[in-house]
Amino acid sequence: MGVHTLLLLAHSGGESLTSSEISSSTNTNPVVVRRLLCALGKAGLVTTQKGPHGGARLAHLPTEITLRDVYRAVETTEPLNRPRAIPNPKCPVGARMAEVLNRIFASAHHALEDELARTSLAAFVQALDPAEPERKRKPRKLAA
Amino acid sequence: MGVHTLLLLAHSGGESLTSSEISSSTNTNPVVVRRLLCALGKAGLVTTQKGPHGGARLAHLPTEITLRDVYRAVETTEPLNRPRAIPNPKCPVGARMAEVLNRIFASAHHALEDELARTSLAAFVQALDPAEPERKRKPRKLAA
DNA sequence: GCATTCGCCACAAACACGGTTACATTTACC
DNA sequence: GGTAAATGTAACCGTGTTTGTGGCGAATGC
Repeated sequence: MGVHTLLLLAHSGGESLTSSEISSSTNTNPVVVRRLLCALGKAGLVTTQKGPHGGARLAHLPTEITLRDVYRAVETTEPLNRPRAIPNPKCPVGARMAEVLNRIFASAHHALEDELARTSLAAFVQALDPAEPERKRKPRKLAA
Repeated sequence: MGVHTLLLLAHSGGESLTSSEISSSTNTNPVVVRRLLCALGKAGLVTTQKGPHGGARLAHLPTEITLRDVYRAVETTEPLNRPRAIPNPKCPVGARMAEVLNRIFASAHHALEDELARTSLAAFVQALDPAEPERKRKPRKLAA
């Protein structure tokens, strides 16, 4: 949903969109969108403006925002689940497992993020609209 | 926890372990371990035996089981969360986003799995016990 | 036959997440 | 300055997932 939101902003060509407009496209609730925009704003990806004619817009060019940035901004939990219970310290495996697991999980997480970093918002928008690749940054009316 | 369980089995050098023994090391409930062993068994990673002196043991050598196998066996949800609500079909972004997102998420997921595949159970056990690397397949008494 | 162990079921508790309502705050416009 | 529009945030609920727990049947070795 965070990706969808930022794609809408990238697709709007610099026009700002309100949470209601976004929520009608993502088929969800304006408050949910605002929560999301708040997280994206804290990560420095969007700027928001209160009041009439307010809304959100991208803080950077679509070429400068990657899916890794979106992932880091919105994801709260890790992709690999660690054991919640701490193992029995008398177990020779469990006692030292956490440290090794941390290193391996960090590598895997890094690989995931690197792959996400290969796609920018601009490239994503272009992939959405292959028929008109050069119009990807032009202002455009949104349905709803 | 799946990793911990298989590490215990790999560390036991072919001896079979009961769900109670494993649960006392992972500090959880025997039923939870049995649920886990059932999933690992369906994935062909372990074999289980009922009755006295039963339990679970590895179905392959520790060198032949990677963390990717464990991940695929135990993980039920995808690492990247897709939007649960289907977007408004009138939205030009949302209408085509799912397909592109699928491709990107599949690549990222693949990168994660490839990284996990680089570590086998045998390598993990060796990393746990750097002082005696050649004893990693010998039978060994477990605490608990 | 009996003790042991897995496999499976049902249920409760904890937790996360999205949806919803409500309200305070800011801001443009008249 | 007042009003409408829009964000920011808190509170609450329903849903779904996961773990913990007990119980019971089935298989199995002694």
